[in-house]
Amino acid sequence: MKTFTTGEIAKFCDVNLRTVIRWIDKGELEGFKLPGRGNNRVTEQAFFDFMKKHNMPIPQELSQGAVVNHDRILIVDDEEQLAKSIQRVLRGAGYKTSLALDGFRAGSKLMKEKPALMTLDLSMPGIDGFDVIQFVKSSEELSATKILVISALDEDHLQRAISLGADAFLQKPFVNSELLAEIEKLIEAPEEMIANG
Amino acid sequence: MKTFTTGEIAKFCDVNLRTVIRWIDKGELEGFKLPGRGNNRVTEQAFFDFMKKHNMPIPQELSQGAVVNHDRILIVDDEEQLAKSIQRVLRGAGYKTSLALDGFRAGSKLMKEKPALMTLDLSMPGIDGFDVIQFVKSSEELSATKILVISALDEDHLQRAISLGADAFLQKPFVNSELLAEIEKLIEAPEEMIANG
DNA sequence: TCTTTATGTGACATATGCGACATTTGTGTA
DNA sequence: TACACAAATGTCGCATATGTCACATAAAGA
Repeated sequence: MKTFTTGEIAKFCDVNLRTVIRWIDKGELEGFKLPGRGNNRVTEQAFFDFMKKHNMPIPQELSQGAVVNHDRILIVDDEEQLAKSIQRVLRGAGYKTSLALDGFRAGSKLMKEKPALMTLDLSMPGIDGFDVIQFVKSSEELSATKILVISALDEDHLQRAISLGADAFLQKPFVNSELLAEIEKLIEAPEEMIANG
Repeated sequence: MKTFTTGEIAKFCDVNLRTVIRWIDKGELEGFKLPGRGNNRVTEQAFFDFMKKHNMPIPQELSQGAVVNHDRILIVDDEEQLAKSIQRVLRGAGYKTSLALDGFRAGSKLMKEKPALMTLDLSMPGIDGFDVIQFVKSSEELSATKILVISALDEDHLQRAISLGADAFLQKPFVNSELLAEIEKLIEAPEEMIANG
């Protein structure tokens, strides 16, 4: 069961650590003490109850772990023409999209935009696609991001990508309908598309 | 999550604290109460909404949201040994540090940790250092990040880095005291170091 | 094991909430 | 302009919640 330290709660509530300890001591916030010097722990449930009781806003990072923008897709590919082509298709389907033509931008946009899905070219200069997969899937805040590998490499490589955590792959060359089909298998379609049937 | 006390809002709005409390009590300004005696907190978002609704001028120190962790430094270099060496020096000086050995991690850590300063090797495989400088300096949320270029390239290249927005450079090879001196020129030293003189 | 970070605690400083009342501001009227 | 009146805001004092600091030590990393 997930528990919080006084320091964590202090950050979430934007309050001094000392204050959190006082809340616990006075019984306003339910917690328990570790044997050592009596360090406090608060269960997730107790913390939620506490926040609810005081109408405090619940921080995103707590609501359900890795939060993701459900209709945003990041396209990671160093071939600009191909990337833009993918972007046109996805935008046409109602998704919000961003491009990253190099590893640096891929990393920063991924962390900034928290897309629901990223398309990933395995063979980009200076960036190891397999490494990216492992990084994303082992990162707490990014692990919910779906990864669609797009590559001209042979199926052995693609299977390896899957075994490392990629959610699906598409072998080049591919047609647009395949791309959309794979993506819709991984994430729900944007709202406007649902509305239109 | 950043929140404001009644006192802070009172200062921003140039109004008495008592008045802010009344606004909250009447529901004009959305806030929540801490357990103790019911001290009020207002989220940044709620405060912005309030100010917008009443056409109030937004204080500068709030409007430019380029917030930075003032004692955190990101070391971007693909030579692991050199990077770790830099890390030892900076940790010894009291800074919190992170390493990024490739462009992807550099981008993601930069966006995640918002360091006050990054050291940047211009010559990394698959990542154009000059491009990184331009990206960071033109990015709204990263523009406050200081960039210290560390490179073995000649001074012409380093001057070009400066002209693109880098804040300082250090030509390899360098000694630790130079490194620290440059960094302390760019950001204020960690608190513990200030305390020690 | 060793080092670094986080936590608990007491003593003290500061900020906040609140009641009661004074003052200002806005509005309408003559 | 002058005046009355209501509503909003400011001021003051007190009790107390919250913040700050220094230090010892547990907990976490390496």
